[in-house]
Amino acid sequence: MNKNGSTVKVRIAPSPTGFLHIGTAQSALYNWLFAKKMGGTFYLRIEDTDRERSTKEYEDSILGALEWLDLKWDGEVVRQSERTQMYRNALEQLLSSGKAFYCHHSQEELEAERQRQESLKEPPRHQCNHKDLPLGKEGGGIIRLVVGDSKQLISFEDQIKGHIEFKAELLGDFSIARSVSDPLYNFAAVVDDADMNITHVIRGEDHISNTPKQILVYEALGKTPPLFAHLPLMLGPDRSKLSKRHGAMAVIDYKKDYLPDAIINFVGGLGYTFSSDVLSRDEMIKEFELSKIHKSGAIFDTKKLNWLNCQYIKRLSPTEFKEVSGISKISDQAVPLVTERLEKLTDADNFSYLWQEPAYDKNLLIWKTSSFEEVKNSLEKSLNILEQSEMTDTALRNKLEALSVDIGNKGLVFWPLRVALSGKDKSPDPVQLACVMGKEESVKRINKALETLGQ
RNA sequence: GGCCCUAUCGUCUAUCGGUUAGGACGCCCGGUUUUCAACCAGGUAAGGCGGGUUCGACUCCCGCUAGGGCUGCCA
Repeated sequence: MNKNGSTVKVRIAPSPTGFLHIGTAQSALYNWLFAKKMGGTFYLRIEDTDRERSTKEYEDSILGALEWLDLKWDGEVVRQSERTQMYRNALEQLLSSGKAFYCHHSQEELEAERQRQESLKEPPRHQCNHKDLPLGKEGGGIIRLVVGDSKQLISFEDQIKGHIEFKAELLGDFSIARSVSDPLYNFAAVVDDADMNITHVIRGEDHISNTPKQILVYEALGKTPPLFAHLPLMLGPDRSKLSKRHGAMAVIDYKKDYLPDAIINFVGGLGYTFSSDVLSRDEMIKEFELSKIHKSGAIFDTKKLNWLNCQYIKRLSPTEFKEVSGISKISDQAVPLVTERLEKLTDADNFSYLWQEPAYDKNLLIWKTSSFEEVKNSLEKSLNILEQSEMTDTALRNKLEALSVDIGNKGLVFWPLRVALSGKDKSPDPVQLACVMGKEESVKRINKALETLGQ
């Protein structure tokens, strides 16, 4: 219960005309955080009134993405396509009370009106002049709300942006439905929010200009509008609204490389200043306050996302890592060696030498200006140490360090050894590598290197 | 064109009238390493412009400028 005595009810209302957008995910997160914080309810409503563009596949994908992010909604999924009777009733109510009417202007007439207004520097809108015509059922006109030249000032206290107001006359008699059985967004959303007793509409600021229209619909319906909170938009590097041309914007596109907690932490922190850069969902809930959401948009910074992803990858247990990366052949002990240097999950492929024998150019075994003989000699001695040593980090390290002193060149000992074990010029410490791979595998790889060198 | 929103380092931000304008990411430079990563130390860099208000403005007010959003029988 909030201070007004009513339970907070929020919702996200994605349209299944595409995959879940990262911006919608942020919006979902803030709604979810607010619901959790207030002990309220977080609903998911699928806005599929546009039958042309909505698909079941997109809907499934959106649900899947939300599940992946672990933003669990309460109750059943609400689908607008299943609520046409509700809209029809509301529409007929408005029509019979004269608050809405059928408009018979043609698309061409509308277009001409708009162009005239633009050339006159007037606000583009449709003020219908034949509302009184007999309601043309067979005429097939669309349904509009009666606004006319109302001098009403529509205002609301945005929970993030503060006071916002619009002049009603600038809106014109805006459309609310194609027919009684075919409602449009600004109408369907209001009917649903009213019916679902939504208390706070938290959504992107691209909806600010829809808000006065929706308030008018609430009034026509005799309902009280909820509180509105408009989130700043996530921006691309060029500061324009984040879109496909900026790269992967569908949440599922991140699945292969990023951890859901990293995404959540990142988008959460992009519009809100929490006490720490890295924090859990529970900590976010604890700190969250709607009014503290930022007012201006932030650029989606992949560098910071990557950094956060590192933070979370490092904390993965071997079991979690194997599950999330799909790499099952790696040994538990080897996992930290990988997670410590991973920015993206798919980069784990670069560490395949940890679970399968690597191939490499034999010249890679050569340390700086050393000769083949020197390298061969060094590797033979290392092999000998390895065969006899107990496989612990300190034991092995001490013996190899001693060998370095003996040879008088640390690089000559450690470099060829690393290449023999990893096949790479950049890798974790060869001592760690050997311990993690075990004696048998290490010996096998060094012998292989020696063999290669001999050819 | 009309309506609306926004404005501190390259990026994300702190500051709620008096600060050497703080932190994080990035970047640079050391330390540690045989290499890489991680880690530690240091460094780089900011208040769009013009008016007010005030003893004093990044902070409050106004204007401008800039950027963004909307302007559908999409959502």
